[in-house]
Amino acid sequence: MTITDVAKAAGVSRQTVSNTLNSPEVVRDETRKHVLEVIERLGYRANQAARQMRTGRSRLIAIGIEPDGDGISGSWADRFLHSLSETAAQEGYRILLYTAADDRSEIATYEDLLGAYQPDAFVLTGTHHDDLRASWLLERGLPFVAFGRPWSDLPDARHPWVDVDGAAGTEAATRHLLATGHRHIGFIGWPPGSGVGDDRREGWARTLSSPGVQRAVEDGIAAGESAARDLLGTEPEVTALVCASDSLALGALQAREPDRPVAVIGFDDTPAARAVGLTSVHQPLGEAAAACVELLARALESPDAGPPSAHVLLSPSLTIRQSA
Amino acid sequence: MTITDVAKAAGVSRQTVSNTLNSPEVVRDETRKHVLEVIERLGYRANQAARQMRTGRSRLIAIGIEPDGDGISGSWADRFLHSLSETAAQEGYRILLYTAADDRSEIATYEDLLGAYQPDAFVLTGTHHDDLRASWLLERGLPFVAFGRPWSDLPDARHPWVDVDGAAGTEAATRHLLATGHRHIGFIGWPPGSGVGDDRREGWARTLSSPGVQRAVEDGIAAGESAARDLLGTEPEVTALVCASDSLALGALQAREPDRPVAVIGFDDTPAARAVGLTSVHQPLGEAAAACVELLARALESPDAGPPSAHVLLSPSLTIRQSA
DNA sequence: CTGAAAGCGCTAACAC
DNA sequence: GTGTTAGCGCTTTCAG
Repeated sequence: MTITDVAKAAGVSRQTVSNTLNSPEVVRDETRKHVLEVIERLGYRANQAARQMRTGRSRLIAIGIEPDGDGISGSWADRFLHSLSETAAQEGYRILLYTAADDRSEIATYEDLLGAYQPDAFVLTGTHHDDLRASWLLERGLPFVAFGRPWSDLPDARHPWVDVDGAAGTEAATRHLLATGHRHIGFIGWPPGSGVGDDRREGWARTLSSPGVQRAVEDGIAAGESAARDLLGTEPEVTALVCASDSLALGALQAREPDRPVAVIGFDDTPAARAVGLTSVHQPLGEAAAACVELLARALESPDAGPPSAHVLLSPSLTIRQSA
Repeated sequence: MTITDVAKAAGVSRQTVSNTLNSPEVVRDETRKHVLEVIERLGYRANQAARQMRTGRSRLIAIGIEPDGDGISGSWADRFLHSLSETAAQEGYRILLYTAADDRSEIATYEDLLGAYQPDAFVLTGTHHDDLRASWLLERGLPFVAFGRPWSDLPDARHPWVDVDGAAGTEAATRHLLATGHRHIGFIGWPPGSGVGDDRREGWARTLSSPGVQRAVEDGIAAGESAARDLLGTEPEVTALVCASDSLALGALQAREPDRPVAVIGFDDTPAARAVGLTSVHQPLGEAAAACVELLARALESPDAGPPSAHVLLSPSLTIRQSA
């Protein structure tokens, strides 16, 4: 079914139908209403390919999906994608998926995609220092939003982003522990240098009145366990641990001695945390995805606004369970 | 950049470029090679919208993404999507995402999508008895593949599907327990009626020489815990439990008494299982997704083959950890 | 094997 | 306000 069929059925010209859809204000109220009724009755949908050829806009938003690492900390994509897709649909966009192993291959995919499907915008996840993808897109003036702050102070890094305030999360965790009577609260995090990890450490550190003890290891349950065992062994006063991830926290849980209760708080509120009763910092992934779409939609509606660089920093919440 | 630019740069007509891409056999070897070089050098990509208008094919595969339930058993979408997207790209297809709360709204989304983006095929997940989606697509002759068997004996249900053999998984779990000396192996599953759940129960039941004891509850950690507590309390001989999901198994783990070791095996090999050392049946999601794409790609290349109904039943494996 | 013409469905300019 | 025209980039006839 084409726009011509609708025009015939409604007894108007093709343009009137097109106008009803694209410039409603230019059509008489009565006519518009009638046309919309016919469209509804016939179940007509404008052919996106034809529309795209004319307008150059695909109403497609592309997002990359990475293979998750240990599968524990990495399982946020599900919820994020669901919300992204839902919000996008409400705004009249659809989500196009692609995979990429690293920045370089992701950029190659951009070229592919832009040549073939011409997505209107990209959503970047897993931003990091010296992100090649962001600068590539920036250079070409392509609309995108990053889920994750640009962890760099380059003037380049001025683009819209949405992120969850990791420091606020560990601060909330630390405050909760202080409120429940803990006085010596340790931290298990990642080696310095990763924006996300440093941010989470900062929230813990700034909440304590005097410097606390900490360990830094690569992410993982086993690493978390040995780090916690080491820390608890060296520091007998420590009664609570804040961790940079649920993986680390799960390891810390296993490092506890039977006769020495230690409160543990993780980060990400993964299914695994729920499964074992681990208190954890919960990220509002649905809101984050919705914010990404909002930012993009706004930028795409008004391309004249120049390089948009709105930022959204969302606050995580603390999901309290048995572990703390 | 258009096909005309390539033609100019290569010193041939537009048609020769088009033929090189779409009917390579009709172009002289030498010419084709030259054209391909120019295409490569210029980084030309055929505009998909224009191509689609001519051919009616979008090279888009649509898949629905559901909000996962408790987030433990439901977190398979990640891995599946990644592999789906990757395999599809290799075959020249891209993945279009949509969300739907139930069958009816999913069908409404089909109509939307078909009118606007015209995906070439759909991937259905979470198949169930009396699946409205499958019959709707079948009626209209639209290509699709289901991840999950059609749990019905209707003659209608003849469409391609890919699935993991759940019964083989619980059978492997039960065999493993028998091999490690267990003689009284119970089962915690879901109420009869769900295809997936019945299938998993069947694998356990058929492996035992004499009928074993079982409980059936809705999915969830709490439900699994009370079901396991009840079963173990009533049946003092039971030393091992096979569960229909990791959620149930996690509950079962918590139901154990300190002085009575009970082996527990879950299903899905979720991150949570890894986190707590739960032995679990692992589904080959990557292979499953790849098989879905293969089936669709084959059906789409040869539309004359009538209603294709190839089936792929993959065998799960057992990931053995401390719990059994 | 290569070149010319038509048209997929739509929307942005124009005339009416 | 409404109807007519052109053309987005491509592939598929059909002549050469």
